[in-house]
Amino acid sequence: MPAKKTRNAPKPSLRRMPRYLRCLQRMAKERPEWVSCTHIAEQLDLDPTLVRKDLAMTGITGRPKTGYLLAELVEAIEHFVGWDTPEDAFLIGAGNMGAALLGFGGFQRHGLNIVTGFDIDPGKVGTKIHGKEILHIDQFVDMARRMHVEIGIIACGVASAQQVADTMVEGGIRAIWNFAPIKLQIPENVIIEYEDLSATLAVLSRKLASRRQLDAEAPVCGNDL
Amino acid sequence: MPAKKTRNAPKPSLRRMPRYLRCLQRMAKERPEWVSCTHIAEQLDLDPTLVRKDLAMTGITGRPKTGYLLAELVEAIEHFVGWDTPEDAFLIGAGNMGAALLGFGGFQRHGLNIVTGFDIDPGKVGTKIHGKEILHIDQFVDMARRMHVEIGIIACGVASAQQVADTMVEGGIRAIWNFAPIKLQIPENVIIEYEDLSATLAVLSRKLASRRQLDAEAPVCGNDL
DNA sequence: TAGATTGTTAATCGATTAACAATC
DNA sequence: TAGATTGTTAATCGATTAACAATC
Repeated sequence: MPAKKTRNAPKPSLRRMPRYLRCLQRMAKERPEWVSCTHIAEQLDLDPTLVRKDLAMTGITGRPKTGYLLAELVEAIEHFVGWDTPEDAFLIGAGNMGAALLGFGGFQRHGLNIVTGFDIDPGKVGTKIHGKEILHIDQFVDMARRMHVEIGIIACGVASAQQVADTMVEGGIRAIWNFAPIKLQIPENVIIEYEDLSATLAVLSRKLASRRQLDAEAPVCGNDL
Repeated sequence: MPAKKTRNAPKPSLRRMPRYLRCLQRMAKERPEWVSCTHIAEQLDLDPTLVRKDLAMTGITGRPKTGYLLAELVEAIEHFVGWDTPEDAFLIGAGNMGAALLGFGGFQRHGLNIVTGFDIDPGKVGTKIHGKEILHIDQFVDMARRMHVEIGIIACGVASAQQVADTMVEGGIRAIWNFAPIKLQIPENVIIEYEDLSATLAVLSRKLASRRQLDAEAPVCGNDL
């Protein structure tokens, strides 16, 4: 079979995939056989054409008038984002965020299985957090190599993040999910994605600030509930 | 003084502001008086013109050849995103993520002070998490109104998120930071920003999947370190 | 058949990058 | 002065939206 040319999908499209998936899984409870992207778009408040294009990237084809076969669509999206084959991951940094990630069961449904946490704090090493063992960072490289773990999650502080990243690269990690708010230097064959909570907070607080400014300028004229 | 027309900055620009701030604060340790956006751009791997435009939004003006006064720049950005005046926030849902957010001290530096957590679980209500009291949700509306808290953080599960959002709106919350991966119905005068971890995960795992596909097609020819 | 929906091509929109004059 | 840098205008790029033919 000829290899599909489904490479480098736009990032915004990729980021919407989980939303489609959740929407479809909720719909699935009512057991409809077919779904239209018009319907999906309504639920998620998106443009139908946008949804259609996104779905097309997964390689699925629909049927005019009826839409897409729901089960098939779910499968197509899951395969597209690589969530159909469960994947092991190691996490470094068992602080607040690290513990939350270790305990969050939902990643299982996203093909991600955080197997073990690593830390340097003697108070944490050897304990279990949410049922997951916490090992010393010194064991990381060896274990990652032996178990062929390819996904690493950085949940430590800014100060040690670069060093942790280096350790991950040394251990053969190929994709890093970085929660430390700092730009990391890594070889170009390693994939990295940043999760920056403060970015969202900046958007939120700026919006609130300018909303207030507007309110102050234009005096209130009616319906505060 | 005439009101600045600094309204509705593009979201990508807003999301970069915290990065500028962190970069500048790190630079500040070496105590340079002036910084150029060329230098900032280098550090963050961005286009200098992009940085210049972003900074211009904050209302600051630089000086050719020298750049910007570092202290002034930090202040301008902090003011722009509304992080110069500390703001109280309430959090609902003291599970894994909620606890992590309650414990994360870093928000203080971002003008956010999560005062109290709320939950419905009798096992949590009345306890403290990271020094923050956990109250019953029934107290939310009353307390939010009395304390004039305007920022709410949703850290509960998908199942109760809409109800929690309704409670927040009733309590007079004006800006919601939502960690539950579901589209919420709220009045248009309430600001909402979504934090969707699975979106980033989708990007990461898709990239990894297609990287692997490439590797499989093109046989390895050299330097695996 | 009529109508809803897909798939695709064209137009629009917004953000990033390039070009360049002004300036310290 | 020469050179680095700002501020601004124009060009490019990428993503979203609109238009429309094909189809079940």
